[in-house]
Amino acid sequence: MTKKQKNEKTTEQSHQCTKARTHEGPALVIELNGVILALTDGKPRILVVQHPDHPKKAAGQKDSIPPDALPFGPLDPAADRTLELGLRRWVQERTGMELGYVEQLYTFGDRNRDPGELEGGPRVISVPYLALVKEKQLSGMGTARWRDWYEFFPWEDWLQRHSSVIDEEIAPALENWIRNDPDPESRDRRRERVEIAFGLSGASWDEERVLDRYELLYETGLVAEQAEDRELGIEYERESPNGSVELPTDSSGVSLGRPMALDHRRILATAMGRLRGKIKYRPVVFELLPGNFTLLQLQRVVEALAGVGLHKQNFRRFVEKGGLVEETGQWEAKTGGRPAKLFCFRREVLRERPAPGVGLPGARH
Amino acid sequence: MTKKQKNEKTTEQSHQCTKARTHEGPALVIELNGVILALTDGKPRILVVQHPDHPKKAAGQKDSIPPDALPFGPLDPAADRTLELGLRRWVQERTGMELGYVEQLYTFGDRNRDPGELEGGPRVISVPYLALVKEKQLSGMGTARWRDWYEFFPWEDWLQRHSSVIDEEIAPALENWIRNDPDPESRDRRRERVEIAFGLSGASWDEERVLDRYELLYETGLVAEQAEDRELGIEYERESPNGSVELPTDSSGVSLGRPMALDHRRILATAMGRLRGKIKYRPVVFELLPGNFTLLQLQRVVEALAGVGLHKQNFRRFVEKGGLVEETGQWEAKTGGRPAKLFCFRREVLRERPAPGVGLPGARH
DNA sequence: TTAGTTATGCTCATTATTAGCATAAGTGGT
DNA sequence: ACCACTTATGCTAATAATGAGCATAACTAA
Repeated sequence: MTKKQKNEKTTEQSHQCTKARTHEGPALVIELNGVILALTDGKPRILVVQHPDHPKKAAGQKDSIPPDALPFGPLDPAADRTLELGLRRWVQERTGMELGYVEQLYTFGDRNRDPGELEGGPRVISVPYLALVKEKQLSGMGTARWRDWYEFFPWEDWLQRHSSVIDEEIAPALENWIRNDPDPESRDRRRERVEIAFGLSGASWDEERVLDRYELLYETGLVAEQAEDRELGIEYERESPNGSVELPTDSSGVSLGRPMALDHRRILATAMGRLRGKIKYRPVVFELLPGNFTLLQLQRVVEALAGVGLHKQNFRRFVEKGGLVEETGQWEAKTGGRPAKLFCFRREVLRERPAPGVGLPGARH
Repeated sequence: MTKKQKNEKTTEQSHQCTKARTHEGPALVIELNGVILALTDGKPRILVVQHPDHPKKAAGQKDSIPPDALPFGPLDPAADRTLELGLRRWVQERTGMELGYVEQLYTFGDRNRDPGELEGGPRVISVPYLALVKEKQLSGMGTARWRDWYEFFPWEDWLQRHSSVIDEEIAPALENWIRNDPDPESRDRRRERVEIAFGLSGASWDEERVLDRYELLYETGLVAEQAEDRELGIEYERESPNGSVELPTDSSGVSLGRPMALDHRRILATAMGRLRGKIKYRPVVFELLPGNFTLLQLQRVVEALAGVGLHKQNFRRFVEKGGLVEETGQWEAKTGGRPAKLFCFRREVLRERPAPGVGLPGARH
């Protein structure tokens, strides 16, 4: 199918859509999503809620538990001065949490990303934010709860087991997907994408490519959301931070990781990739830690976020020689072994190193 | 709050809005901006237009030339399947250009960022995209023209002159701004920001901090937009990709760089910073180059984008040993000196290096 | 032929990174 | 007291990456 044909098809559909709109109201709304991350027992957990009107429910499946969703609130165009303040407002209103570090992730605006649009609802543009909060200050409000983010992306965790999911389930299924492409050129492109994303055939594992990996799994029908979207008649070309995405192909029957409502797992993948990139050149980890910490605590946090293990002594050297932390003079005794020095973030580092580790080859100073 | 309630609430508000507004229409629109970048004679140029209804014009100053604006088009919620396709559509319609590489930058949604809102216009959310195009394929359509992006940010160019603007104009004015703060703590914070952003007092110049620098100049009234916003009664807390921004203080009378309409220079700064960061770890430069090029051509492009000079031999080593390019066997004779080998981008590099130069300290392989 | 220009190869000192070894200083159990 | 076990911390040797420069090659224009 050519691009033109595709476009025509879509326009037609949108006409039907408009006619079918049942409710009066705005044609466009902005939804602010929060990927609110905290660390409990050294594990990264995100705040999830149950999406109130997930299609499954509407379809009469009242007994089925609605999937997790990212917390969301509307932008009030009249009241919220900025998007970020809008987010902070409703998070405060509904959870009592005051967000600290907050960062905009992306703007998702694909048509039909919210199935409500199929029933004549407004076009819903989602602007998700990543927020890091200090500890679990949450008192279980409503359906909200914390959940380990690796439940949604088991293949991203290379800390515990060697992530056998990839070898045993993902790799074979993707190999199958590659081979099913009749066109040799397109097949090569598929293979390249798979190898880069999952570090197969000698390519190295890049922990930042969370979104690339999720999207491959979506396209190949390895995550539950894809099957659900197909069931609802949604086949949309998704636009994503890393470039557009093919139309989904056949589902293979496997379903990996805990699904989320709508495209929220895609949003979470964006957040995860962004954070994994950011910890390398901006001192954001400290937002998740208490003011004083041992170097091992710091390392465990980085490892938990990046999903990979680090060499202890080298990590210590990096962080000390890089001037990221400074000693407080205090000691932590309850380590189970030799007591550890307590450190704190060294603010001056911001002045000294523009972006530790990165740089053009041979920039004149 | 359920979604149903949310919808009702939104509808209500949009009702209120409608009452107070002079024109009928939506309470919320999405504007897609394009930072369309090309290289002409090795200089980065962006496509600008003249903003049709800039406030100056409405205020009766008919003789004044409206400032440059980034090209923009609306999102058609009914027709555009994705935001990116919406952008491509209107760029194609109005300039005939087919965009190649396209990347979403940020979503700007501050109230009153478009002065039209003061007159009852809808809240305008801007979603700008960075687009890289191969050459100047443009035939001057309407008011559109290419303009060197350093005209908007003279202080970002460290290639030609040593950027004397900073020493002679910016640094003294910012020093003044620092000293004008009565509160010692807040004064320290101001000083830290200035030193980090402009690499003063021993801090190093980070070419990626384009936005930080522009925002400082906006806050301190060193760019024309600030004075204009004040004139219009706009004093809004701007939300920006690098964190929120203080309210503007007094204007100092200096006006640096060519101004742009609305907050478009802020958008351009975001694009510039993003691109400068990206060239270091993703092979995006090649989008701006012909398929075959000499290494000096490649270097000049990187230098032009980053605004800093690079060591020739080291750059060559970096790019060759890093496997970014490969020889084509052809030669370029018109170099003015010894003929140069022609290279092309080596696609396989994507598989090999996750993100050259970056990494956690001691990740186990 | 000569001066000027660009291309390209190579070296050397410095700094970073990787992967260890080794010791220090706690714990709990016998 | 002694043991096995834990975590913390210091140090080193091999290797790789980076910064700065010298030297030569191959062309053009006067």
